[in-house]
Amino acid sequence: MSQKKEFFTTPIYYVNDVPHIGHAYTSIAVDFLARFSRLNGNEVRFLTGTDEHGLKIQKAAEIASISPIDLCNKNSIIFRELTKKLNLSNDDFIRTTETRHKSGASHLWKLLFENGDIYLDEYTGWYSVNDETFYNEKDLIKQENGSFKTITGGPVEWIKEESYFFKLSKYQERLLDYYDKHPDFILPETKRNEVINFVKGGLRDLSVSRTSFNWGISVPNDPNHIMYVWLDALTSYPNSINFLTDNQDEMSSFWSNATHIVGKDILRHHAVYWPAFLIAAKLELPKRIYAHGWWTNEGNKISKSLGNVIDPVLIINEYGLDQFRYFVLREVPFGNDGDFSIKALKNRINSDLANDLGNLCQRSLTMIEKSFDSIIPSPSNLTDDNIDLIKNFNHRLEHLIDKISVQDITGYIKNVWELISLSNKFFNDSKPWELKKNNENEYKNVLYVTANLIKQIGILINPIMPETSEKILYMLNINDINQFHQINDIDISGIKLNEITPLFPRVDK
RNA sequence: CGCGGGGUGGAGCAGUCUGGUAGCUCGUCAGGCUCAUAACCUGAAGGUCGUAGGUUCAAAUCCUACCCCCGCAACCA
Repeated sequence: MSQKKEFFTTPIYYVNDVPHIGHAYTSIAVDFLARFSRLNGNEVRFLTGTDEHGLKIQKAAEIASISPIDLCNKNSIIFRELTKKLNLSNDDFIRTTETRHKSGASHLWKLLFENGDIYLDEYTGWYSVNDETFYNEKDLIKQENGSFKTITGGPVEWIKEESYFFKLSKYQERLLDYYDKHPDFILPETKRNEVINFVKGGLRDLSVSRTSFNWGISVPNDPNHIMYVWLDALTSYPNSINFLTDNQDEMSSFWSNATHIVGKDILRHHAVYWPAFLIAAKLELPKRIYAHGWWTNEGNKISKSLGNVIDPVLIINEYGLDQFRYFVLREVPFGNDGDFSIKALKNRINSDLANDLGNLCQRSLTMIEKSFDSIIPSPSNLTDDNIDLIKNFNHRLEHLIDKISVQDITGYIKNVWELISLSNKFFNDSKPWELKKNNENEYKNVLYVTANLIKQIGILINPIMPETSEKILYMLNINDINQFHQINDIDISGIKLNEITPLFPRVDK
């Protein structure tokens, strides 16, 4: 196994939100990647955290009559609890209000400033006092007298605000060149094309500071300004591994192999602004930006105003964590949009988990329990086909590694379910219930081979459903598996099984 | 003429780049089996691949026009 360092990140979640399925989805996907990478023998760091600055927080705190930091403390904990609820294996949880983060963000600002890529100017544009929002002219409605109003009818005024700007336009060609030379930098491919088209359309310099509120990180040497939230937030990734500093350490080397998983809504910030900042600062870029899709709820767009936000905690409490993890990773090809429905969830639980996986374990392992006092029988005179069936694991694993090298999580799961299906078929076609009566030797072989396949399945599903994985390996009485390849070394013949319990109860339709 | 994604058997999708017998999962129906969580295995029915033209020996796949659905439209995470 090639031991390498890999760094995986979820976006840092804005604490003004309550956790919804989108947060859970991204986190579960990144947890999958991190767990897979560890099992593959790599040294892994997995980061998540909370984004805590900005006008929204400041205002929310004012309304609640508490200080912004108190509000952040309170809400950040909710996201931290979610990591436990989802059984995430994150190594770090960063908050943008932490000192280590602020100093890293300031460090990047200074690099950009010293390189001459940040300059002071005025931001001008249409501003709605009612909405406290800037508008583009094309988003406004022109009235008969020539003035503009917002869609909601509110007045807008042409305002000027002093602001620092980042010379984003200067990096247009360099970005395109980078995308060209690193075709895997942005995935999936359709998203990559969108980004390239966007950049080709021309980039304007980016306003990267504000003076109209103060809940944020002060601009170095100009305390009247605070940093644009994205410039602030994005640095949380390298800050977690002490990369944005003059005193890098061992951990900082994780940066060369960083994978950012993001929702498609924030792809632009990660695939355009972020690499531009890093190029300007003459720093190394992350290896991969992968954008996944959005969920709808029973076919409808999810929005707060519709009141159909999905609380992952409620789903997990009702249907189980691993069931939920499996569903979100399996139901929709990673990268695509998808629909969340209770019907589909129940379907997956019953057919994929209970019928295919759960029943496979139950039907075969209970046979070992009843016929051999729970001792996995030793094989004798195994056919070549049977040996191949077991040994195919290595080949399969290689294939799976390829899939995950491009974050094809759904492809991984489908492949593992092919193995489950194959195992059910093998068991079925071998008819051990008949062999039991007339061919003790072959009977033992079939149970031995099946148990071996279950052993493989048990480890392969670990990134998807860590608890179920442990449960299966516990039933097989296998301990201390940290890496995929170790599974080959374990001879299970003669092992005494622990108690067999159903993995997934069927749910009512 | 704003940009992008999509329209494939009852449902959800793959296949379209690199034309050549239309595939998967679920559902339905029939059969097998009875070890098992009424699960498992096998087979069948069901699609003129949004519409209309065109290119080609051959098009879901390439070209043109049109219709419909869904996102996004930049400093709001």
